[in-house]
Formats: sequence, C-alpha cells, structure tokens
Amino acid sequence: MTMEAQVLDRLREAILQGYFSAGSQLNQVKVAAQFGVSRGPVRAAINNLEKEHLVKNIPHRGTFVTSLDKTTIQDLYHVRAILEGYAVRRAVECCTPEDVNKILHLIDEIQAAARRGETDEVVRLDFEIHDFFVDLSGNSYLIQIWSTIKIHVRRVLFFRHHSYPDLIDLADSHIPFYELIKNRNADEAARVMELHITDALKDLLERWNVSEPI
Amino acid sequence: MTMEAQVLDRLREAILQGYFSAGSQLNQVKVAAQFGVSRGPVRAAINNLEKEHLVKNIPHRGTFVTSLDKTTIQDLYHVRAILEGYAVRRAVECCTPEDVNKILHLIDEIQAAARRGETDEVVRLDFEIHDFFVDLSGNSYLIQIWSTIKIHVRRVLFFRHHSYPDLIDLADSHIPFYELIKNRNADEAARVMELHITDALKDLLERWNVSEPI
DNA sequence: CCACTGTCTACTGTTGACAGTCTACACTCA
DNA sequence: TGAGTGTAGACTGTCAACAGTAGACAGTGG
Repeated sequence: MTMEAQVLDRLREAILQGYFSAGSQLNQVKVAAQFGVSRGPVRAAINNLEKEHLVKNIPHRGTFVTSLDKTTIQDLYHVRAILEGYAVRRAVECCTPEDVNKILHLIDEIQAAARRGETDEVVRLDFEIHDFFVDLSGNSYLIQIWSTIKIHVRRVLFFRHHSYPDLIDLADSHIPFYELIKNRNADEAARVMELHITDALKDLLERWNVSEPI
Repeated sequence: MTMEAQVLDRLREAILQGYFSAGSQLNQVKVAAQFGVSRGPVRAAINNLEKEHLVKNIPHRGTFVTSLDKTTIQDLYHVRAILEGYAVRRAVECCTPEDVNKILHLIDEIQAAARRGETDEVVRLDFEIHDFFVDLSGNSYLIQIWSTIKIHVRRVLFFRHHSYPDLIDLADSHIPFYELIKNRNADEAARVMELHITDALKDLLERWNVSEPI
C-alpha cells in the first residue's frame, strides 16, 4: 500500500471520527510532519478528500474540512433512498439461494449484536447488510456511487451512534427484507427500503437537537 | 487555474474524444513533456482521472485507459434513469415560472438546432436540459453524482453522436417535460424521464454493432 | 478619515532528482 | 528441457528545495 493511500485512509478516518472539526484547516506541512512523510503523498491524499467532498481546497490559501447541515443530510438520505431502493429491487432479481441465506445470517448477527448492546457492531453490520444489497444488484455504477455515499453516511452516523435509542428496533428493521427477497417481491422490497431509509432520516433529524452545522 | 486542473481537463477531454483508445497507457513522463509541465501536476491529474474511473492505475506499472462494454453502458443508463427520474420529480416541486420558461426556451433551441442539422449543438443542448433538471432538484448529492455520471455519458455518446438517426426526434422527445412540469405532474414526469432514458439506451444498444469494448 | 501601496507571513503550487518496484528476458543449473 | 535466478529497463513513488500567491497589516498621501 502506497503512502498516498495510507495517508488518505488515515486522514479520512480522522475526519469521519471528528478529530478535525468542521472548518478546521489541513496544513500540508503539518500533516506531512505528523505522518512522517513528505508533502507529495499528503497533497495527493488531500486532493482525493476534496473529490470526496470531505474537504474544500482554496488555491494558495489552504484546505478546510467541510461541514454538514440538515439540508445536506436530507439530500444525502433522499439519494440513498432511491439508490438503495433500486439496489434491493435488482438484488431480488439477481440473488441466489446462498445469497438469501447470507442475508438471513447477517440479520441473525445484527440481532445478536443488538441484544448484546454492542452499538459499534450493530452499525458495522447495518452497513454490511446495505453493502450486500448494493453488491447483489451487480450494477457497477451503483456500487461506485454507493462507495462514496457511504462515506458521508458514516460521517453522519458518527454523530448519533453513541445515542441510539433502541438497537433492537434498528436490527429488527432489516427482517422484512429477508422474506421479501426470498419471495422475489421486488416492488415491495424497493418500497420498504425507501421507507427504511426515510424513517432513518426522520429519526436522525429528531435527535438533531443542534441546528448548527457540524 | 492551476496546472493540475488544466492537465486534468485536457487529459479528460482527450480520453472522452477518443484520442487515447481503451487500454492505452498514460505515461507520466511523456504526458508531462507533452504538456510542458513536471510530473507533479500530471500525477495529480491522473489520480483524479482514476477517481472518475476513466483510467486505472497499477502501482509501479502504469496507468491505463479503461474500456466500456455493453454491460457497463446498461448499468450507467439504469442508474441515469432512476437518478434523473428523481431529479425531474423534485424539479416539478421546486421550479419557478421563470424556470418553466427556461425549459421552453431550451426546447425551442434544441429543436432549432435539430432542424439545422447541427448534431454537436443538439447534443450540447440535450446535456444542458438534463443538467437543468438536476440543478432544479436542488439536491447537492444528486448534483455531485450527476457531474461524474455525465462524464461517462459523454464518453458513451461520443461513439454514436456522428450517427444520430433523427435529430428532430431526439429534440422533440424533450417536449413532454415542458407540459408535465408546468402542470406539476411529478409522478408522470418521473415516469416519462425513466422512459426517455431507457429508450435512449435501447437506441444506443441497437447501433452498438461491435460487441467489443471500446 | 479613507483609499492606496508596500511588505511580511503563511501557506500552496511546481519542479527535478533519486529511490524503489514491477516485468521481461536471457542465463544458469539440475 | 525447464524451473529457478539474475539483471536490465521502464516505469512510478517519494522527497526536499524553490517559486509563486493570497491575505493581513502598517505606513503613506490625499
């Protein structure tokens, strides 16, 4: 793994986990010194972060961490809803019996993690389930778009995932997909997925007590 | 505009216009010499092109122009259909009377260009209309995703846009949106947009006489 | 009082050189 | 013969130094 890639991953993770607050500057020299590399790889990494819209670069001024506000999060979840609705619709058409079993297995796992109260693990499995649906769709562009969308979803989730109200509910909300996919009910699966995500948005906005960007 | 950005634009344009055939290599040293800059900006540009999936970089080997095949194009247009369907649905809800007039104006323009037989101008206006719908939706993520999708659509179109069967038909196919948006018929507008794009795909695949990737 | 100018600082943008890694291909040794 | 081993060449990956730019701020002149 090249330095560029390592720096990119570590910087991205730092931003997603809130080590850099919104608006703070990423100084190429300082980051390079901190990571023990030259400015070259840092520049490349920052360049990529800008393509991911996690930072904004102003020529000859510096690069600054972007912020998230309510509108942005709504936009994100609306796009999620239609993309993942489509994903699950195609997944229904493409999936094999083994795939259906894997879904069942993932649901078992997330329910077990929820009962154990392991928030991080529930969130991880939640992503894994949604990842799996996107993969099953087999649409290369969807997969590509989801990989960038996912970064922003993770960023949003970081701010609430210490305060999940009911892990069990969250885990259980994935159960319907098993039956719907098994019975090849594409339309209903897509509809339920859109609901699943708009509900998540509603829930998210309710606990969004600060109206300030983050 | 920085060198990085200039090199990026010129390289991207070169790829989209087919100056580099699929699989051909982008040698950093040669490109740098050709553009009269050092390898730094070229590296950055190539890095971005890789994020756009126009090239693939193999560490210590080189970077190579990606190819397009039938499946990829189908994936692209399926994603287009749902994204632009959503875009026009939201556009219906958001647009002002001036926006509706602008749509009418764009349709007039594209029809005039079609009657004059100006293929390039028709294609440009086609993009402008679709751009406008996406902008009207006001969804920042949709706008962002469309900007990358659009690159690939342009790439696909390059290969057929010398052989459009009927410019008038193409231009006229945008007329329904004017009435639908004016009458705030969101559901129907979305449905027609999805048809509009899947029809374009069908048309595209029909003249896809070579089954080889490009 | 205010617009303008020069300088200073903190950065990024760009460069050319060097180091490292992969592939191909000739060569060795069983 | 043919599997394994060097070695050369063509690249990219990384680095440190230099060049250039935007903004801040004090000083100048009207």
